[in-house]
Parts: sequence; structure tokens; C-alpha cells
Amino acid sequence: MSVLSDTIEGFIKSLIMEGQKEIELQRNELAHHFSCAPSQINYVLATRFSLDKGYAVQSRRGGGGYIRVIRLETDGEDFIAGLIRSRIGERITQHEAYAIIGRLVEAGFINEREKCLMKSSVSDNALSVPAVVKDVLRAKIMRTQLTALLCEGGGHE
Amino acid sequence: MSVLSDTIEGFIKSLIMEGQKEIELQRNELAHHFSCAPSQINYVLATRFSLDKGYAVQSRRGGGGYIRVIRLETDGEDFIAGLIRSRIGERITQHEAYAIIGRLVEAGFINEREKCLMKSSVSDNALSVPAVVKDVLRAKIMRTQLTALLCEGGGHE
DNA sequence: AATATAAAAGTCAAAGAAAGACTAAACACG
DNA sequence: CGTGTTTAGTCTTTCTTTGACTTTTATATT
Repeated sequence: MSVLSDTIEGFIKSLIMEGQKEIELQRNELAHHFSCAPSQINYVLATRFSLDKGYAVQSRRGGGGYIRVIRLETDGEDFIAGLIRSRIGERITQHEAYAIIGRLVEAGFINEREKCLMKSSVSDNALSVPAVVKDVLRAKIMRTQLTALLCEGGGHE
Repeated sequence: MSVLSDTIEGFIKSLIMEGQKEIELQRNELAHHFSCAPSQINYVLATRFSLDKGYAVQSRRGGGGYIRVIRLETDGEDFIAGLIRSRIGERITQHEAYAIIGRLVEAGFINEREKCLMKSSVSDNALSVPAVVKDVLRAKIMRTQLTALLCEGGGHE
């Protein structure tokens, strides 16, 4: 066996492979099962189940809390993940953002109403912050939106 | 259903869904049915059936007491306009924002996908700005989004 | 009618349960 | 070495559950 994180990664993946495209797990229970610190689970999730690896993670705290790992098997996964990485990046202007949103419509990933929603929330008008941070904020919002669209069907964060 | 409160919430909602827009229930009876402390019912009502979430709760103590849960009517064209004016205002927390978005879903103004989109774009996570301006920015974005939806027209499908 | 009793529901605070964030140490590897 | 990855530990935050105590109301008793 390689390192512990790989073992945990494999364990989670084996759970997902059994038909479903998403599983729910208990952080403490899992940590106990592998005799490690609970935060190790977070580490594995962050490094092995990130968006560009094709996964989304949702969770909930408190009594009855859980961590849900979702395998993204959308056809557009690569397309959108690629978009996030290469076209959006750390900052983006309103002009560029609108262009990308337009492409999403053409590609059939979003409809007209969703286009409206997205455009309105990343418009210069809505983002009433200093110019220096506006493009950074817009990029962050767009990334978050696209990620949310990818795991649509799950619960909430 | 993972946790007791969710189960109770579902139970109450299923009662309401059966046609009526309001139901009456007995706190102790309900608590006994779910084998929990009576005050747990209050907790569920407070967290799941708040005004923000589109419900009103009335009650009466003493012999023959009751708890009445009323689903607030939301049809009417200026529902959203009213929301913008009275419930969002100049600033809004993530918690309040999510509640309102949930209400939009229940009222049939937006669908699950649009909910995801809206929630993601006003999440604390997406709005990476100093805490002082975060709630103001969130309110601005929400207002812009809702306005955009109004212009687009109600028919999502 | 006045009072006592019992039957509700309300409030609040404490305890418990779970995940998140952050930090620091240990390890691997060029 | 030095740098990046892994592991562990601790503290914080969020959400749930319970219990003790209070307040209100209807009903029975005197």
C-alpha cells in the first residue's frame, strides 16, 4: 500500500464505482476506520476530489452532518472545467465574461433564462466594488456558478 | 431522511401539500409520535417554517391548544418586486438570501437549476470581498438578478 | 364568581454532534 | 539541503437535541 491518502482515495472511489454517481460519508467514521485525524479526510477530498479531477463535494455540519462526493459525468465536464481553468482564470472583464456566457448558450449548456441570470450577476453594474477587484470578483463568481451547474442535482452547500 | 428535524419538517410539509394551505397540529402529540422533546417541534418550526421561508405559525396554549402552520400565498406579479423592496433592501446575509431563494423555488418562480445558480453567485464563498461590504454587494447582485428575471418573463421551462 | 388545577405551548440555555479552518510537524524527493 | 506533500492536532462554527422552567388558557371545584 502506498500512502494513506491514496488508500482513502481508493476506498472512496470504490464506493462510488458501485453503480451510483454519488455517495455520502461520515467524516469522523471514515477517519476512525483509517485511524487518522478527521482533517485528513478533508485533505484527501481537497487533493483528489477537486473539480478538475471531475468531482464535486458537498457537506453539512452539525448533528446528522455528512460529506457527499459527486462524480461529475457530464459530457460538458471537460468543456466547462477547461473553460474555468483556461478562459476565466483569476480575473475576467465583463466583455469576456459575456462572450463566454454566450458560448455556453450556443453549446446548449444553459438556456436563455440562465444566461440572463448569469449575465446580471457578473455585470459591471451589479458588482459595485472598486475597479481593481471587480474582475477578480467576477471570475470568482463565474467559477462558483459553473461549478454549481456541474453538480446540479445535489443538495446545497 | 438523515436527521430527526428533517423528518419532522417533511412530515409537516406532506400534511400541508395535501391540498390545504394550512394545518393544525398538537405539539405534544407530534413530539410523542417522533419520540422527542416537545421543544424540538419549536425548533423545527423556527428553523424550517420561518417567515423568510414563506410560512407563518400561529398557536394557542392551554387546554385545547394547537399550532397552526400556514403556507403564505406568493402568487401575484409584484411578489418579486415586493421582495426586492422589503426583504432584500440595502444589505442581506447569506442566510437570509438563501431563504429567499428557497422561497422563490417553492413559489414556482425559479427552478432547481436556477436556484443553484443564484445561490452560488451570492454565496459567502463566491463573494470574496471584505465582510463590511459583502452583504451590501450580495443585496445588489440579488436585486440585479431578480430584476433581470422580471424582464425575461416568468415562463421558465 | 373566584380559585385551583391541569393541559397545553413558549423560552432559553446547556450539551452533543458533526464538519471546517488553521497550524505545525513529519516525510519524500529533486 | 530546501521545497512541496502528507499527517496530525486543535480550536471554531454550525446545527441538533434535550431538559428545566415559565406562561397562557380551559376546565373543574368551592
